[in-house]
Amino acid sequence: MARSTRESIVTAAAELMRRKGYAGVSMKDLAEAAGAPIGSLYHHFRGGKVQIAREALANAGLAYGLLIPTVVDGYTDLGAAIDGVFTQAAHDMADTGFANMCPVASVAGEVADTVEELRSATCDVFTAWIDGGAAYFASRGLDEPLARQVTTALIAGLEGAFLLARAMRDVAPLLATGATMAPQYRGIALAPRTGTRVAVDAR
Amino acid sequence: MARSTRESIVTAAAELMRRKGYAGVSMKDLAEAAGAPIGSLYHHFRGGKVQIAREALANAGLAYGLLIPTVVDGYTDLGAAIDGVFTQAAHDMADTGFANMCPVASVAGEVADTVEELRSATCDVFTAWIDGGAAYFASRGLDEPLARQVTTALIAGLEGAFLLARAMRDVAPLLATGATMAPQYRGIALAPRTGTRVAVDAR
DNA sequence: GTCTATAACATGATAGAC
DNA sequence: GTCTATCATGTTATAGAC
Repeated sequence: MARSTRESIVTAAAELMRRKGYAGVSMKDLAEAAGAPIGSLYHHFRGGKVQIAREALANAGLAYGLLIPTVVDGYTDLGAAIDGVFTQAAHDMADTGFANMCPVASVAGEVADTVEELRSATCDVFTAWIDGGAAYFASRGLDEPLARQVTTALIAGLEGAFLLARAMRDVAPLLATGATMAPQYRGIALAPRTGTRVAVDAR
Repeated sequence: MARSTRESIVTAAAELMRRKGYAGVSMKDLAEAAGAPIGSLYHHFRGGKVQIAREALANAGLAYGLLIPTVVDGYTDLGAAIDGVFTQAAHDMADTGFANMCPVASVAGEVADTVEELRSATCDVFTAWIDGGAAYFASRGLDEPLARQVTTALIAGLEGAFLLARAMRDVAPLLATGATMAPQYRGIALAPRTGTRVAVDAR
């Protein structure tokens, strides 16, 4: 999967930071997980640990940004789609032993007040998710303000519910959040999907 | 405020972990912030850093558990109350320079897969918040399943929106989440408050 | 209960041979 | 581009004087 050394470092960083946060991952951890010596890490990333984290976040942001549109593609009603997003998330999380969470959320809370360069990286990812989701819902016929509001709330609700679900090892928070957000939007139709989705790059 | 040394250690831990997470705070940081030498930390907490974090989380959990009921006390309609919770949170966050967040969320994502003793501490706090909030809403006339669902979703939505708001330095996620959750519950009356609220201890 | 000194090891980062 | 050795500092935790 990971061809170049550079790639495997970024991949390893995303995977480790997803589980242990930013401060909890050491350069030695990264080197071991990437199968490369420490020197290689600094050769490819002269900015050191912060730069590796930056690229891992941007990279993971791209992958996870397509998650909501991909699930919503299967629905023609907004309320059902919202329900579907949370139900799907609950299944994924239970299947993966409550570990399925992207590194962005794990790191965002930790660095928001401490490492400005990484706060802005998480900000860019969230912004790209919201812009991309809003554009997607608009392409399905919602007007822009609603599309943006629903996308923002969906992401916030998902991240918060993931946090509770992981801590409690229980999918109830995901189901409760979906059940609270979805019903209001039952009956709002989603137009057939048109065109090709474009990932919004966070970098 | 903090009388005993023990107390000031726990207080300092909560404040530091709120901003820097668990791994990002060192024993030296704690000693300096508490105004006590390292030796005192181990005298009062033989379990070391983990035990300090455990007590700080449980302690902060107690304080923040009353937040939702306190705000909701001012409302007689469930939809308006939910809106009020998020609007209030948005004001608080803007007033504090986007730093107002409890340590529980900051730490929860970091330790869920790494420090079982702290995962269970965050689990206990979330459980206490949900139990306490459900009991509160039930005392205001909602039937138990709805009370529990709304409380769970409210906490998940708040934590997720806080995360985005801090990273983006923008209250929009709080307002969008409130606007998405509240309307469905407009018209559901909250009965007058009866009796005294009891904090549910997380320990 | 307070505080200093220190053990034993991990940390991010660098230099430089290959 | 790969890898080893190493620096200076920081890490959790302990021992033991006061």
